[in-house]
Amino acid sequence: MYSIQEVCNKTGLTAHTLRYYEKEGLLTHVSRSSGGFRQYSDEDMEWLGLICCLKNTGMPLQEIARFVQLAHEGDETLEERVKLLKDHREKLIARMDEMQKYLEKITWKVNFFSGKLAEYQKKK
Amino acid sequence: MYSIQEVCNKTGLTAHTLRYYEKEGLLTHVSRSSGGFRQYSDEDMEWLGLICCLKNTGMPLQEIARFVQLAHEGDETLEERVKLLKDHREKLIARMDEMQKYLEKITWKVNFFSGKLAEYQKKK
DNA sequence: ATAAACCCTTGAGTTTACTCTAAGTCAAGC
DNA sequence: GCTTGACTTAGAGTAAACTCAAGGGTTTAT
Repeated sequence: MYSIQEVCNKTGLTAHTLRYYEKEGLLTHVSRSSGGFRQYSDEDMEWLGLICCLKNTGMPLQEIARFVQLAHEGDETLEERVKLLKDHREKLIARMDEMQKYLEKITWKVNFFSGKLAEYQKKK
Repeated sequence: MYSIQEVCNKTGLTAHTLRYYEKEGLLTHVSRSSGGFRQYSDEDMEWLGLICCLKNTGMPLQEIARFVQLAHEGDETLEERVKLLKDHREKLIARMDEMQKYLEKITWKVNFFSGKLAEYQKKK
């Protein structure tokens, strides 16, 4: 079991953000100590890993919350969950392709301006 | 010369967004018709292409505005502009690597849940 | 010349994802 | 037992990037 601060150190999220995610239904049913402090289990950490993965690949928190909710509803939601993940995967691949194109453009620009800079410095 | 609506069609941005970008200093000195309507030149379109490229690869609008401003100041800002673009390029490459890792995780999850789904449907 | 469609500005409102504040509770060391 | 530091809640505040509304001027097609 990990305290909220330990989870912050492991994930890079702040305690505020962790509580916010809980409130938004991203990470549900985190257990509590006798005094009311959050205690994160290894399973919670697994979930957090997936949550960060989805979030950092551009899925809105609402959609992540939806996925989490479906997972709680059991096997009859498997189809919807698979669809949700597949759709996200397709969008991610499209976005990565787009990024690749943009990267090429930026690389071209960097080279172009580097050349201009070299020229400018020679003149001076 | 293109009207604002033509630019919307070409770029996918809304007229609201184009005016907003102008106000924020992303696209400056757009010329006007006698009646005060915006007229976008081919050079403006070039700039818009770069702006979208930088924006869609995660550069904040403020930083793009900074780049545009530097470009207006002439050759003595070439060094800073090159640095700005190079830094952005490095960050983009790092982000793309991260995306690749996340994509693998998501692919794994898709396969895992697809397997579970097939199993569940067979049982039923 | 007039209707319909398009464009203008200013300023307010919205969405997303946090981020912080206040006022209080709990835990660990001396 | 007391202090210090970590944790709690509810609710307010913030930043970025739009997005819209109101009220009015311009263009174009008939």
